Amino acid sequence: MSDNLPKPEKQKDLSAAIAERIRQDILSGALVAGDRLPSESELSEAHGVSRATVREALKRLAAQSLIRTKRGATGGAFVNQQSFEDAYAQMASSATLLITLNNVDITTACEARFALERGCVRLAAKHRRDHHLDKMRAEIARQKDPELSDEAFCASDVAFHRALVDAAGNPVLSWQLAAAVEGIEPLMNMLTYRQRDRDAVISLHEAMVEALEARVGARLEILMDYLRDQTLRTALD
Amino acid sequence: MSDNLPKPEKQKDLSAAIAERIRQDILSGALVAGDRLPSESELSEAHGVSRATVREALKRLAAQSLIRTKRGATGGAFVNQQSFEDAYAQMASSATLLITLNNVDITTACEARFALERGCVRLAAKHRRDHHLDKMRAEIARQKDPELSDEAFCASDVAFHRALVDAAGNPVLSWQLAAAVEGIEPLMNMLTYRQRDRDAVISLHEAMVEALEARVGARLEILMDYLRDQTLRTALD
DNA sequence: GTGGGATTAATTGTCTGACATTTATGTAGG
DNA sequence: CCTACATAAATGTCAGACAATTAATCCCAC
Repeated sequence: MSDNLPKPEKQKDLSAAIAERIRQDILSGALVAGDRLPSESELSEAHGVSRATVREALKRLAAQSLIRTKRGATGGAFVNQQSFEDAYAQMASSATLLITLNNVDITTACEARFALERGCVRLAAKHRRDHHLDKMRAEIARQKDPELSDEAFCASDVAFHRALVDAAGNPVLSWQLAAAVEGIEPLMNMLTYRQRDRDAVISLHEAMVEALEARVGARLEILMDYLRDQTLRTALD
Repeated sequence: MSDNLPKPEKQKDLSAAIAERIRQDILSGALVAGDRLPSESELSEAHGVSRATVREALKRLAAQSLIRTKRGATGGAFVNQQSFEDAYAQMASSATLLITLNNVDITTACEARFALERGCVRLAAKHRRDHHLDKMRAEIARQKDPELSDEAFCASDVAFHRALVDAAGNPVLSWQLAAAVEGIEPLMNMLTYRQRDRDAVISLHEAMVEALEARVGARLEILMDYLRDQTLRTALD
């Protein structure tokens, strides 16, 4: 970050260079969501390269969901409205890759997850609505089924916490947290819960819903810490 | 995660489909970092498509920094070790796009940033080392220069908080937070600080370093809340 | 035998031109 | 008015060629 080279954009492939130019046009606002790029033929002429090279550049941008393409008479490449869903999917994918490919240990991952989530609970206590409580209670009910597989239990846990984060009413926060939690899910799926562990988690979930209903953020923070410790104990058995 | 469609991979372009197949091979562990993919000719034959189509698929993967390519006799496409730097760059880019292209207001962005950061300060208090304090003090010294432009002040502020997050000693956390903060930076750069605002921020920074040195996480949380309120006041003047 | 330069082979990067497919639009006929 | 067909524009795919890069190999002079 500190060594921000001013002009290091040589040595690159043409397709990468062209992709970068278009990318800058989008970032700078010269191209805005919905705009149609020139056709591949026009782009190839404008940049002095073949159509194949232009196509490779466009595929790079498409892979980052910066553009989408449509065939047919009114088709072409269009600048994408970077939806929260797109960004979420990308971040979650990024997080999953990073964690699985770098053998991040579950202690580190859990610590990060609970630390991030902890930061949201005061906002959640302030802005929560009844449907958030309903969702969380529904997940708790599901978690009480002793027949539930570890994986399903974990999925329900994720849904529970997602609702908690959504209660903060801040889309940027929901998006960041959801991506982080989903990235960690593969690791969490490797946990095996004894029934005693599950009971402890469920009790904490119930206490959290109560605290959320009463809008007591400080209590939620304490409960989050308990939950983190409980999860780490489960992981280290 | 719940609606994991089993076979929705029709209707797509060949290049996208092939990219997805290779991507799954990487995610599943069939291909690990450092492995060399078959040559473009071999891939085109194996998948029954032309080399141009294979190349478009590879460019998609390269755009996600899942692979890198090298020319020459021992060249080819190699599975990337997904470094924290790569993941960080991607997440930061994602965050920037999301925030700028969706006109997220600065209140929402600030709220999210400080909420996330707040979750880290207890860990930071626990794991901080002297060089973190040194870095933060150095940034404070820079911030005291009244000649500093608003943009430079903001950059120093980012560096200060980055050091704070790094002090938590958790790479996953550092990576998530740094990306979030950098994504918000374009918005923060639009703030104009009066000298009074700057003095207030600097005082809080100094108090934070003291609290961090004394390892008092609770005090750090309170200071973060003050800092958030101060920043929001600056934004809404 | 050894060092160094030329050769060679493998691979990605780029270009060209063609054809297939998709999709909106215009047009003629009922 | 509505349908069916032709048309045009754009992306998607293909085949083949050549350029550029790089490591390994060969060969020859010393």
